[in-house]
Amino acid sequence: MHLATITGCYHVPTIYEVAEKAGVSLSTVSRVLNGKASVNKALKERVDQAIKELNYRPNSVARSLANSRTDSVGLLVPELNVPFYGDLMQAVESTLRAHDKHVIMTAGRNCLETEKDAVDFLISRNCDALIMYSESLTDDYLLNLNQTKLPISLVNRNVDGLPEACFTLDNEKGGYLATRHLLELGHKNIAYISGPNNKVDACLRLKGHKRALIEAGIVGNPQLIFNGDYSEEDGAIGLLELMARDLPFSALVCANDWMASGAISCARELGMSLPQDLSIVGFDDIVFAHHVFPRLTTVSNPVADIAEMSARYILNKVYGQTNIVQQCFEPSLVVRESTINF
Amino acid sequence: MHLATITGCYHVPTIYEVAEKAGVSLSTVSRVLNGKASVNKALKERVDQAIKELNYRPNSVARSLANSRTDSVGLLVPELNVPFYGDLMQAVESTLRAHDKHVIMTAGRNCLETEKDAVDFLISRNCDALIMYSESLTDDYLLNLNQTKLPISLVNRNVDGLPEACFTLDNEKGGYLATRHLLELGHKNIAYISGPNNKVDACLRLKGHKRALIEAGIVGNPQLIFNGDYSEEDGAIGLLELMARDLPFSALVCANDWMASGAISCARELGMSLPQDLSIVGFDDIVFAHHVFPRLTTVSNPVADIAEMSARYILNKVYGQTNIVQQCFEPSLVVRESTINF
DNA sequence: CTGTTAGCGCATTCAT
DNA sequence: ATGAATGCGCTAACAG
Repeated sequence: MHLATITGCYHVPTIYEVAEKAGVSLSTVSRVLNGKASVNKALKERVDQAIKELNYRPNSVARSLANSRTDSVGLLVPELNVPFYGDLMQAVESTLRAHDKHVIMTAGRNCLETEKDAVDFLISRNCDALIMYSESLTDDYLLNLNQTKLPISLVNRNVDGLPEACFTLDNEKGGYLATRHLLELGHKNIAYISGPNNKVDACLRLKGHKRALIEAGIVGNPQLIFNGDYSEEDGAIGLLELMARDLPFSALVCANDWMASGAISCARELGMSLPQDLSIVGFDDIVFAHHVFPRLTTVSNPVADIAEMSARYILNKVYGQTNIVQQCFEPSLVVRESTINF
Repeated sequence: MHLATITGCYHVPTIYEVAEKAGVSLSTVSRVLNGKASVNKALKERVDQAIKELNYRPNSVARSLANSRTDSVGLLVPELNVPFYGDLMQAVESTLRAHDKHVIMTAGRNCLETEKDAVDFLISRNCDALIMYSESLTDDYLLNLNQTKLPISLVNRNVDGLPEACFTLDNEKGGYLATRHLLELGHKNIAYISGPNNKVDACLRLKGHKRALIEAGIVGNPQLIFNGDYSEEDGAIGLLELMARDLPFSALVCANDWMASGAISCARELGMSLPQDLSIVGFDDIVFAHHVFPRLTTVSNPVADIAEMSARYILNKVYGQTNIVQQCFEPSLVVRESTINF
């Protein structure tokens, strides 16, 4: 006799006990549980009854061992406590849990070693797939990972060789929209605080900015561009530096909202009144953009939609679903009070 | 022969293959892996060598099935994309992962059914323990849960009958500190926007406020108290309502930073200049408190520390560690620019 | 200190 | 359509 049937008091029932109580074999129980094969209606009812009476719940660990699937997907994000990634986590978690998958979240901290550790950890947990918002892993690393047959999905990143696994925002268009908005308001001299130029999204945003200028027949001045690191501090530092260069500018595009926030604080400390003295546009439309004063005009980044799509891709790829997927998402301009006519 | 030893190409090695390659039994391999029992040094070296050559990684699912431990702990928070809970998640994740446990995070959405679903889900995943920041589950429910022998740990909640599982902030003291600060600045008429009075933390914060008033010999006027729901909107609504009551007040305590932010926006729209016309104190010191203008004086809530401690408690309780634990944490006043002398 | 053996709970052949 | 038997990869007695 199977040991599970003779254990005591606070016992968690197993499929054996259900089978015994229903007077069928455990294969039959397994069949009604998984609903794949067909089962005689009368037997099925007896099984369902037994399941209910015993309050039986399948053991997910045993199930995983038997079919080598954990129904879990690993998620790597830069930080667990940054709202932007929070939206991403929220979207992935709810999408996957709706299909009874759980997600294991880890933080990469914008550090190569930490990201690798996180990935190793997720692999050691036998995740069925990985969804990654990676800042440091190289394309080669990701390609290798993909060749281990562990399905991966990339958010905010395009890797050659992984065309269907990448889900991104059209960052170039975003940069374009930001600058074109200012041009339409009559600004001619537009400064730009960029993200780190080793990050593709930052480069694309800048590229879009330049395209808008060219389209307007304006010769971009490299002196009006500052390279920041996406941090709030660099928004302030960037503004100071740009002003020190002594070129006039009436508007400023920041490659993300944090730098825009830093620039705004800095401008206020300098005694400027906003947006009269300087129009400022951000990027990402993080929640917090509502709260800076003046409320920030910015470019929306539908990261939740993008993340949800990456989850749907995994549902297709690993769990046999057939959602339609879209690789690239469009940004849009959100006009608030931080920009004004020149 | 064990099937695992004869499978093909992209095969993941098993403990059997390690044993074979090292010329020992699989028990020996298991022993060196787990490091509990002692193993002959020469054998251990051969095993280590074989592990390296095969690039063997233990299968965590099989391990879990064998020892009925998943090395996972479930985490329930109200929202995955709110910074305050992000700090909590971050603290729990890093504390537990440092000990090779993973955490499965779920959102409760301040909804009883959603919270129950989340808990059921986590249980179905065979978590070794649960850490919960629950807003809706009843004490009885939690008590029952605890009696299933599933260890639980509660953040920001005190349940009678679970003395050692609860990790909280001294909310009463926080409320006291906020109001005493204003009293020390010379304010006599202090309004208060409370959180929902079915939440214990909100009641305690209010209680602390009242104690400070009493201590200062001031008779609190119920008309100066508004009951909000912790949302930003209710901060604005509360301020309007309080002003409509036509009682003078020179200072305002809000039971959290969101309501303080709402009140600030509202005050500005009313044309008040802050903090001259009204001193405002918040509660929690969420990151965002730096960004409201004027920068918010508030009461710090070391939620990351509290969360880390709840994780350490679980490490003790479930995984045999012996961290020292502390149940209750002290808030402290963070003075910025939203308060000024009367 | 080492090897043998028997489960952990379930899915899945394979017969029937 | 159903049941019996086997294996998923590992841990934990147990025996030596």
